[in-house]
Amino acid sequence: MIKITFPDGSVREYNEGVTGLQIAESISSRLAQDVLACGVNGETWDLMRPINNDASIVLYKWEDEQGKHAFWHTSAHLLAEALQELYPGIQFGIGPAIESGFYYDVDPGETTIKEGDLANIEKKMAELASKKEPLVRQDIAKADALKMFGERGETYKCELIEELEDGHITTYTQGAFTDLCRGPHLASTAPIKAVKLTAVAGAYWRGQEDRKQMTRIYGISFPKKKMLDEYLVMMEEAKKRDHRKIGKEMELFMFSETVGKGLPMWLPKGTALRLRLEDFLKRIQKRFGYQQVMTPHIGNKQLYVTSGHYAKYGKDSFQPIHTPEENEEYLLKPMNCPHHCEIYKWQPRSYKDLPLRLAEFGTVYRYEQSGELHGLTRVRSFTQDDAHIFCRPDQVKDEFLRVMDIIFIIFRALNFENFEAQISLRDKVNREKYIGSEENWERAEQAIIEACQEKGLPAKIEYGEAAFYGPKLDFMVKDAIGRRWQLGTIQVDYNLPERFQLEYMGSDNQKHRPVMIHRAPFGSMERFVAVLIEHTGGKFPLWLTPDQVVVLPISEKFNDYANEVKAYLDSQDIRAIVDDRNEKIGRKIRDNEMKRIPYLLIVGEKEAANGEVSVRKQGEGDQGSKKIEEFAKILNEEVQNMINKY
RNA sequence: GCCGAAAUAACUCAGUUGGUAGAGUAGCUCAUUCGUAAUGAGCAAGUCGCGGGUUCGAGUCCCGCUUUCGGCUCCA
Repeated sequence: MIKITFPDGSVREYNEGVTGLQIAESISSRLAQDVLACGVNGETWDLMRPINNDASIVLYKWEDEQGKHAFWHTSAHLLAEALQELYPGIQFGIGPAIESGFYYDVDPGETTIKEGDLANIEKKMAELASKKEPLVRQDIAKADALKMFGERGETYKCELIEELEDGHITTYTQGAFTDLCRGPHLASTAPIKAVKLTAVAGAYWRGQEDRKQMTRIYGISFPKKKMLDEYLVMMEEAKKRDHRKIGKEMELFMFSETVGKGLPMWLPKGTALRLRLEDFLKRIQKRFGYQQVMTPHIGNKQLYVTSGHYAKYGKDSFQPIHTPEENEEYLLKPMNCPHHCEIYKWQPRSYKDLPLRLAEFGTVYRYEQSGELHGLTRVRSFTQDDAHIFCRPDQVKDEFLRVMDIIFIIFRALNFENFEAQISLRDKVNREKYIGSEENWERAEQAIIEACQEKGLPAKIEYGEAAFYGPKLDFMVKDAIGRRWQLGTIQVDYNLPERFQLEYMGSDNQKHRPVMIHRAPFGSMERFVAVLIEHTGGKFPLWLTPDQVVVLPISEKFNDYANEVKAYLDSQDIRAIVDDRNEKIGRKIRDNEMKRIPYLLIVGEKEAANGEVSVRKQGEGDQGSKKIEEFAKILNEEVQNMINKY
């Protein structure tokens, strides 16, 4: 008998060789049906793998990440099995589960697999899944594995096997398909009830550009048909919220082939929205002791040689601009920090001057590979809501707390209720590559961890993710339909102060080196607006939205009164437009609801006579009539409450 | 940059085996003057992304380029 410990601490005895599935059965038949994989002493195992020693066990269901992982991993094998039948001679690369679904990299040889073929492959997968084939795990000696896959001509698999340690190699077989795999997997393909292959794309073998490009087939699968349907609805919803589509519809920004790819241009409504965001942040930053600065869009090449960026990124950047006579070289600025360092050096600094907080909405230019460009989220010119804080090492924690306050204010004002953070620290072992003293690193890393604790911010610590020049804290928000986006960042830097020889005079009358903190709560204006569009579906908060109110005259007879209403709202700093088209009121309501305008004011004979407006709120219908002054007052109070939430 | 797909009116999209470009929406004109999610009629609108080629004839077939999309890779 062996002792099995459950997550709640209870212990039960089982026969040696008991499987996860049998343990689940011993608890309830319902559980046995739902369980997908199990955790044995912290390692995820197949349900059918015998447990021979005392162990702690966790049973994973669909709701658990490990359960989904096994489910999708097995789905990848099912995909491979289908492909093997449909495309004899096809070669397999790797086929893992990913965050949302799975893929398999294959080399179909002479034939190509196109998007149009996916439906057929899905059908084959469903057919194979209905056979409820068990997945059989088998240990295999390295030599045998090489022989077996070699005979099948699986060159990719053989390459993988070569790198594995003998004695730790396993295969999984379902039906006629055997794959090199570490597992874990479902007990059988039976639970896979719904499969959708979502995309086919090229991917380099092992992610290396000089290796062969394989065909990657992406898919997702579910234990219930209904869950797939819900997933597809969600994808539709995501499509509707696509910032590129809404940006066009709402006339926020545009691209021009003639201006150049990846170079967004802000249209009047988008610019107004962005400026409101910038003003909002400027006001908060002023309160937190920041000073705005402005710097040029180019800088002498020497500036970036000093900063070290030229050596590291020079070749992969926009190339230098040459002056015609002196033949000097200038670079479009890829970041604002070197300019700000020069501002710091403009005069001698005392410890009493610190922290010095220099803020700039600085537009930067980075050469992104053309295939990487995407709407406003990946562009070649963008504006960072940048600031650099120059402070003493003992001020790092306090400055982190203050930046976090700013970020929380922004998230609250823009209705990002779910967010989390990631702390990136040094690698635990390998520490040569980091610049800066052990003492300073230790201090800064502790400062970040403590700052998160003090703010009650859930933060995941990642070792080895820090840049060579300092640890950082990144913020991730969850949008209205559950997608995660990386936004603001706070980053400690020991490198630039060193390279630029920044100094301050301490109270001890000695020169010291300040610590530099980079921070951008929005990240970039472009990316932030994109995320905000996808989060709100274009229904921006009232204080931010381009048009707050549209006045709808019942007929052309009331256009004059509608314009009077607009003029009054203008005088109250409310952004209003008039829809004076010769259309019926129902039509005007429909069109303006679809334009996502928060308030529709309907005016006809009754309103004109009484100085009133009939208020209709976007998505909520008729709200009754009010005096125009009263409406303006209520709306402005609503706006004030939104931006003064903190 | 690489693999794959796409580009037709301002927008969304049809366009058969190659035979003189079509719809809906938006726009303009006219009629209607209307009370809470689409009034009707008419008009105008396209170098079919750009450049070559094949052909009697190319939106359609071939080649090159540009941009966009889905991935890969990278991200100070």
